[in-house]
Amino acid sequence: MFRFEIIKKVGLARLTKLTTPHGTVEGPFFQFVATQGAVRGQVFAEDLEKMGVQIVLANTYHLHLRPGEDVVEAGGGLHGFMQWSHPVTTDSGGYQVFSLGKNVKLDSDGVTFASPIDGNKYRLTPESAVQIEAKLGADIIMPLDVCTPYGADREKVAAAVEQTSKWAARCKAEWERAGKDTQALYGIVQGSIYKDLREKSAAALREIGFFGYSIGGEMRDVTATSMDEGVRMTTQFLPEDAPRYLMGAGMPEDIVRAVRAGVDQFDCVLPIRNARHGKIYRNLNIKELAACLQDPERPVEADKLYEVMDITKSSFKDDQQVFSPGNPVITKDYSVSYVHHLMRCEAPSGFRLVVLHNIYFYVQLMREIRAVLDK
RNA sequence: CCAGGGGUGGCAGAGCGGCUGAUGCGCGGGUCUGUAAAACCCGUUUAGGUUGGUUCAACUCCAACCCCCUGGA
Repeated sequence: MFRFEIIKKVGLARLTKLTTPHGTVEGPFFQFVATQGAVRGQVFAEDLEKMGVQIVLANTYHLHLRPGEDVVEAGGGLHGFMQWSHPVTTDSGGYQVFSLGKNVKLDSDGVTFASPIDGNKYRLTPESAVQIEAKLGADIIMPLDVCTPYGADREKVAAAVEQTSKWAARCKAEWERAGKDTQALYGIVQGSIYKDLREKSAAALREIGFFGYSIGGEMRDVTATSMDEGVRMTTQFLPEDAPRYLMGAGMPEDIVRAVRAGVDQFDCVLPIRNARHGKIYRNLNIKELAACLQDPERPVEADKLYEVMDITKSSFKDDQQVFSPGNPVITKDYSVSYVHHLMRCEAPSGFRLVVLHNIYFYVQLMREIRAVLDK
């Protein structure tokens, strides 16, 4: 039910096509984050569909806490629950082990969380994570892993790699037991900035065998040297014919750098969070984008590639003024007013429109990247 | 015109006879990368209707005036 094809290669970059039970995804692609089954900011599945979003990412840990995988399953799995007929990925909760920090206890068998919602204890093991993910019913599922914080010393990273490898094997075994050919399981490479540990981690995962491979770790680890280099540190040890997923990478310049280093798949909360926090992306420079993709040596400079505009809450006092088609602030390029028109929505409320704007910017960014690679 | 209530930063709104007069909003700046985030951090420069009086000391007490709100004629 799954197939991964490389349509074309441009240097290390790949134009790809991923077939899933819920349709195909053209890569390189970006997964918008819908942690609890919805993109924050009053964005509906219908909005995503209209804008050409191909795939979204939900979170096992969060859905397990609320509303619970049984509820989601009863609602027809994530696809039914979200009213979304296209592909979905679920992250395992591995990242929460890292980001929830002090509320988490890690042992060799799994992790125990104190829920930030009510303080109740929840336990996640490699097996239970996969079981929950089976019920959630996403197309692509991630194994439970151990993500290290930025600057972690070698010893800690080595331990995380070790743990991640063991858990990966257990996830794979559980996935086989479930016998679900409607879900593709990935492996997650850890190792931070230590090349030999990345190699070791990748080798262990290849040994187990996964449909796709992710580059995990805190983003600042990956960018510690440079994005291109940081990504290649891992991709060089990954199989050619499997999807490569850089987890959590999201600045447009990061995406461009990673694509030309051979990454096919991304996700990030940034476009959506930044929209809610008043940062809008616009004026994508397609010529610069093409130049960067065609010349891997060319430095990718954010301010040459696109523009970031700040929007304060006061801008929303008079939506008419900010979002009127005549306002030069938003009519250039992939404008809010364009999205407004696209969505045919009446009075925009709060940050919804800004979120839609940024989503659309990313949709266009990925489309342009594919278009350049296809040329 | 009569009776009662009130005038505090850009706005809303506490408290107090002396110490940096809260707090919220707004505004400005910053942070954000597999979402504990429509969040968080920093800043916002001579803010007490007016004029007098009491007092060592008044935004706080008193008087007059100006203005606003409510009720009445």
